[in-house]
Amino acid sequence: MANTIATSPAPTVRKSHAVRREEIARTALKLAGKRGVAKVSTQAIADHMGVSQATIFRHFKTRDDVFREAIAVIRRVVHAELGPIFDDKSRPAEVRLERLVAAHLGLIQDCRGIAALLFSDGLHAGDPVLKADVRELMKSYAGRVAALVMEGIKDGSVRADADPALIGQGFVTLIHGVVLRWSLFDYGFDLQSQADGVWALMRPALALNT
Amino acid sequence: MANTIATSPAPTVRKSHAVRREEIARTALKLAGKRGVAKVSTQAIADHMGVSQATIFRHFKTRDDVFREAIAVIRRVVHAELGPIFDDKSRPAEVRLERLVAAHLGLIQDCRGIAALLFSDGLHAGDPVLKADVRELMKSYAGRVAALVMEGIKDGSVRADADPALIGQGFVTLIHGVVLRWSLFDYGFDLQSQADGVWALMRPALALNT
DNA sequence: AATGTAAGTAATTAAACACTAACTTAAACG
DNA sequence: CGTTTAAGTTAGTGTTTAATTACTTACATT
Repeated sequence: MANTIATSPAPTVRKSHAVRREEIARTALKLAGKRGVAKVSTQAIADHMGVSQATIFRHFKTRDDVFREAIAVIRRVVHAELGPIFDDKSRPAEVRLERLVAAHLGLIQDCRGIAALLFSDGLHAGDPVLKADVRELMKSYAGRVAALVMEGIKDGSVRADADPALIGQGFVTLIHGVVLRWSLFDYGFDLQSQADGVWALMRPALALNT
Repeated sequence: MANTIATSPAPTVRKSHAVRREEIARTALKLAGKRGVAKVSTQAIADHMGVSQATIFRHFKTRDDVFREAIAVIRRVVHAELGPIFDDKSRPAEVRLERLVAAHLGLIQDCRGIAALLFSDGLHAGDPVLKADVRELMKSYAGRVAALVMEGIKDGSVRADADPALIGQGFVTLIHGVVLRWSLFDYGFDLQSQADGVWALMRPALALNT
């Protein structure tokens, strides 16, 4: 949370390029979660940070650039939060998969900007670089899930005839579908609690019995 | 500039209100599939129809109204195309469900505007009426799938402990997730052919054995 | 303490856009 | 054939917005 409480009258505290960039990207993401990407003007970002609109362009070449940085921020957060679950060798793969569903949904629930970005014209019909970045993120994520399924086959917690690539993709697909419904229903239900339903659909495709 | 390539001396054929409304909505949907909802200006719609921009406002009160009509068009198309599959009593419910996946994906593949609308700021953060309309459509659709699952339990093609409501919702969720990937990958793969993958994930949740 | 670098600002611009008013004319109907 | 209705047009208005320019000033380095 970047300085919601205004910092004194207006002491004109100067911050470094790197710090401001991240601050701007995070503010843009936060606002996107409230009003949608399209309504996040450079003026609105500036207002919420207590700086002038021109300052945004001191740190980013274009408005699109701001959202590219936002994707980079998301990538870092996803890696930091979900990475440990992927790599927790102390649990069987199937258990890690189940935990991953809940953790992933929880993460998106705490950052509505992710959902807003995912369902925006700016992503789907705007800057192609942004789109390629998101594709890359999705592919690498699905790949990690597939690797986890493969581990599960080896450790015996997942049936041997499961298709890792298909399940990796299905995992991401299902979660994005749930997030779409969550956004369409105005964030009106607890997203993380949908993990049970998602798992009820995933498990039969993995389970040895029952 | 309307009419860059002047079409004759401009015959000025007049059409009825109802016809024009549908024509405008369909043009908006088509353009949305190419450039995204946000970039579909009333001017762009007019240009593609060979009429003046003001004509749009003769038939619709606001721009948002155009997209509301577009949703109505989609609803009608979905009902006409998918309805017969729902109601085909000659086949067991499980078979109808499988066919539904392919038909649903095929329909969206033929109208990219549906995908564009589904992943637009205009829907998620814009006109609340539009959002409510889409919610209603989704809910009614998931309900019909749930009813079909119930039929399946009765006719013995679906396991008795399946949760109809959950599967109805999961069905829609999974399809929307696949469509999101399709849009993110620039419509770069055959959408309908993804039906197999979706069904591979759905079937274990329904199947009696295997 | 002087100085160069870069963070910050105010003011402006040019384009795009939804929407309106006032006028014109095609065509349906008696 | 004449009248009415409504589809269509031209020419705007006001607003919003990304981006630029020319200027100012905080602050790290020496």
